[in-house]
Amino acid sequence: MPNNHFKRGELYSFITGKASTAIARRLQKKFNNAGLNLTIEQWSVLYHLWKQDGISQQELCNATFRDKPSITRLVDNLEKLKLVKRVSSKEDRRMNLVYLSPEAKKLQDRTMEIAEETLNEALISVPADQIDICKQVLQIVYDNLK
Amino acid sequence: MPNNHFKRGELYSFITGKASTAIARRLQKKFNNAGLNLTIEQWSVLYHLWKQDGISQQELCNATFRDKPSITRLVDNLEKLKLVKRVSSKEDRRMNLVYLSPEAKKLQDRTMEIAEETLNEALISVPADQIDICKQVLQIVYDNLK
DNA sequence: TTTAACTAGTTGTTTAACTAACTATATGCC
DNA sequence: GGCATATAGTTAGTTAAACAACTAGTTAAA
Repeated sequence: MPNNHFKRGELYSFITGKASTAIARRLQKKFNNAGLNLTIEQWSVLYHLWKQDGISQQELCNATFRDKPSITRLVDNLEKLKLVKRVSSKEDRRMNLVYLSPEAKKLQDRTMEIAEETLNEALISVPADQIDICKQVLQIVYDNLK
Repeated sequence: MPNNHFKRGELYSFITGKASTAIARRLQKKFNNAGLNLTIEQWSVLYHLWKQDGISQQELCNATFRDKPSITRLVDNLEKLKLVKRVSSKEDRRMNLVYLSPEAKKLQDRTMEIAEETLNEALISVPADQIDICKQVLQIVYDNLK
């Protein structure tokens, strides 16, 4: 039994994620203005390493919802920027464990602050309880499809 | 005065748009399974042409929330697929008006059905009133940042 | 009228997503 | 042990996004 909550005219925004695109663009612009030479995708990898350093590329795939080739290239580029280092695991030599450089650790506070600021700008005039509902709906959508 | 509704652990999903990514991937998979040789980005351009045929590339930029180079390339690829045609405007010779081919018109019903089906799968077990709130929040976010 | 400023679209470059095909290591079964 | 299978990661090719620099046509003002 389909819900059919979406009339045709409303369908587009939801599928193409205009809101999250707008957030990501604003955040990227703020990074650039702050002189941070960092893409949002690179930042999203660092984000998970700040939570737990030294995880494998496969774990980064799961955490960031990206496939293996994407993580390979992102880690390549982060290595070029000297922000992370691959260390092959001694327990399982197939695995690369990805470690933050000291320089990358320094980026955490500043970039998280900018990210929070961006979200606050995005959510101006949205009541807190509606934000909560929105987060819950998006979580269910993700769980339904992942 | 910042809202600070987002704890660090919740911030990531909202910025990277995991839910809309999941929707787009599911829709792309359904297109592929249906034998439709069409990317979601290409479909999103056709989507607006189905609403109004013969609009300019600039109008497609506004409608799809993409920049001009992106639309140039998408229209390039849609032309290669013989789904649209550029016709330079007689009133303003700088403008290309983009027209659907008969073949593209045939795609509308089938792809819109698949898109609606995808959204219904995404929204299983989400109450209608919460979907409405979520749509409103995302619209405000978009308006706040665009 | 011609010059400046603006608008529509294109091209080049870098980064990233997705698929498929690949290498190397690990695991499990006979 | 040896073979099949699974897992971790890489490489190649196509499509797309973001940005800067560009061409060409239009508008407006000196």
